[in-house]
Amino acid sequence: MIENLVIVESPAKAKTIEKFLGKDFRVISSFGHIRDLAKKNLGINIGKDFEPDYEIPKEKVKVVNELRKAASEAKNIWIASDEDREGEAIAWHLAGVLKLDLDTTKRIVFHEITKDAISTAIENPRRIDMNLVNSQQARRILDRLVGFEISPVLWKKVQPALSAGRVQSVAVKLIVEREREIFSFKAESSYRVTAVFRIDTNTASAVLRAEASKRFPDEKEAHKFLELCSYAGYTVSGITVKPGTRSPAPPFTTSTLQQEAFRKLGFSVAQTMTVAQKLYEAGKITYMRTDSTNLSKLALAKSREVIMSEFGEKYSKTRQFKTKTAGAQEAHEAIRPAYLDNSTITGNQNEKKLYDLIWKRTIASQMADAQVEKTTISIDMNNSPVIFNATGEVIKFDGFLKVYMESSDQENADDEKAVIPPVKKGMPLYYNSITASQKYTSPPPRYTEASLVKKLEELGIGRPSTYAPTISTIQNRGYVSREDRPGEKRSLKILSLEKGKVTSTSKSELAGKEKSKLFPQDIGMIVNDFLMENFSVIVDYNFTAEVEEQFDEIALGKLKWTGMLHNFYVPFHTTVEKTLEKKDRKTGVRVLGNHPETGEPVTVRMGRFGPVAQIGNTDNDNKPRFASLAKNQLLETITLEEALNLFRLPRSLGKNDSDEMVVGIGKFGPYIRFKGKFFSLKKGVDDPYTLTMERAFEIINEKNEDDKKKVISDFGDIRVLNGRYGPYLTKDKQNYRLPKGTDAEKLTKEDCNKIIEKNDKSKKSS
DNA sequence: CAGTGAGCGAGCTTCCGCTTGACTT
Repeated sequence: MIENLVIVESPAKAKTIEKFLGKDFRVISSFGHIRDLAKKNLGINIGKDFEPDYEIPKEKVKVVNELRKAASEAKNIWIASDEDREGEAIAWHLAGVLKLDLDTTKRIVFHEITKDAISTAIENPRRIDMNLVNSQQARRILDRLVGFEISPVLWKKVQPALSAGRVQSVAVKLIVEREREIFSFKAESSYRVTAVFRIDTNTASAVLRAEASKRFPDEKEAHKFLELCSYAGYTVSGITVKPGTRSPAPPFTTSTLQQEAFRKLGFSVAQTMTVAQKLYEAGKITYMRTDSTNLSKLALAKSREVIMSEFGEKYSKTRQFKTKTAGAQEAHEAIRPAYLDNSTITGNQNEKKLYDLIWKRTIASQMADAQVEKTTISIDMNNSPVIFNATGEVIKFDGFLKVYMESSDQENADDEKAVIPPVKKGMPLYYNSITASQKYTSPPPRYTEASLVKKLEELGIGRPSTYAPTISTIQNRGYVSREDRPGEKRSLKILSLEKGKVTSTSKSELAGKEKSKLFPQDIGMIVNDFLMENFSVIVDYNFTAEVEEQFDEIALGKLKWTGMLHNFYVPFHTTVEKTLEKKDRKTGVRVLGNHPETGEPVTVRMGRFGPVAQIGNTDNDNKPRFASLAKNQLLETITLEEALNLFRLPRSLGKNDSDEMVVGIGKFGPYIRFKGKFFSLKKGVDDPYTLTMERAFEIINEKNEDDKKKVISDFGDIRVLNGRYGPYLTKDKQNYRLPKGTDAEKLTKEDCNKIIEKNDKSKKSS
């Protein structure tokens, strides 16, 4: 018999807490939720006032059995799930599954894992809060209703295996709408004039960089202005010096960690969470799924200590940040190092990098503001009302900047930090050069995984534990795709004035170059439009906020949860029924025009195997012709010309020894087919429309050379190959891993057979 | 791994939010 059993959600937390509690306490974890709505069917009895049908999922049976056993052996049971809506529901499900009395079951919570906090919690148990539990049930059931009633409508009206949900559908909508803003964006250019002045006639003297207060709409105007500049007199007309401060960013939450790890380390959202999980399990950081910027008193004190000894008193400023995020539940601390005096850790490269980021962010948040001095100098022209402005910023005291500076999403922020030379009001200046450069306006930026998480968080949609999975879901469904784009070269005009003469040159820049951005796919746009047409309420950006308000009321006992669900469900279900009655399917069809020779209609739409272009109709005597769209073409934007081009492939390059060589574009990009084998074209080098036979042979030979290097040994039916994860065995299209420490070069055929035999056996037995 | 687009139809797909592993060809 154990005196006391404490149940928490996370096993890592259980381990830590057990240490604080001593031998009278046993601490085990539930690994999150232990019960959920039935997997099959809706799992809700709508006619019986939305009665939920809960079951223990297959993968939870083992944990639940262990919990039951432990509970039967304990005198007192303390349920210490997290202090939020979900945690309260977990507590209630635990009580139900373990057959505990709701009136006597001790519910405790702690906000930080310290001895004090835990002892205080143990001294102040309460009962399970049924209002909070009911608000969770309402949340859970509403999400199930939305997801499981709309998704089948999509299967009927759009395509099988699609999905819709309160969170994912809004995420897709954000990306689709942003893409359309980018389509309709027209870049405009103007001329930005910058000057390099010197402070006296001596050409070697100090320089001052300044920008004209006005931009010029075209080359002609810019040219006219530069001519004016060539014989203008320049005078320093004003100097303002403004002191300012900069403050550190708050400690990390899940969302801000994902953003910064992407900006500074290039991690995907999922990668950040995997690495953070590792750090958490190793006891190196606090919990990584949190919406709170709060630091424990202990962490504040420790940070101060570290800062005092590393940087000195004047760098320290203890701060507690208020969490501003909508709907934050703050069941945990901010993400911070478990031991702040460890500025580095052992681990792999990614773990070290992420830890370093977390350490710096946490420490910086407890450091003094940076003191800056911003100087603005205005320069008058004696023949034009245009003013030049030079700005410079000097850091007077670095404060937190000594450790850490948050990055921004702005990609090409022109921040030329200039040093301002000593100038006085009324002083004449002389130009070295004045340059008018053509600048294009940029469309709004596409979302990255991390900036999408930021946006969702701002809208109060999704939770720290679901950001990464949501981003994965919308990619797995094919709604959006994370891609790079090379961009297109664009020429920029530059006019320069030097020694009284204006010369014109040009340079090129890449417009629309993208790295790791989220692009909507056809099916994502079709589903989005379908939802906008039929379920505008659900995909409204305010939908979550509105239902969250009601969940809050339920939690406060001011609203009945079944009533709330009823009010939502009745009109919602009517919409579902009405939508199902509609006859037409949504295919995203567009008529692009007619074939220039045959006059047949050319259309694009979503077909059985993806987006397809079609020439002609089925009701005609002639069979229609089909061609799949290329990877980066969209139904919404493809032109007639581009569509017609698709029918030029596959094409024959001619025959070689009676074997035909064919070039086409397949699922994995452009390819050459020759003697029944496929060879990929080189990305960005070869074009399938213009490829010659000669070049094709070069590609084929190169591929054959590479394949030779891939083979370590060839025993006929068994081969030892070099793969992505190192050497491996292959036989009959089956691949086998090599045992650790095997020298692949020295394997004999007998060795290989043994490995295969052993592997097959272990597969059968499992 | 690189094509496919006739039509019928059984049986399947799906949500969000808590938690970790198991598994990488």
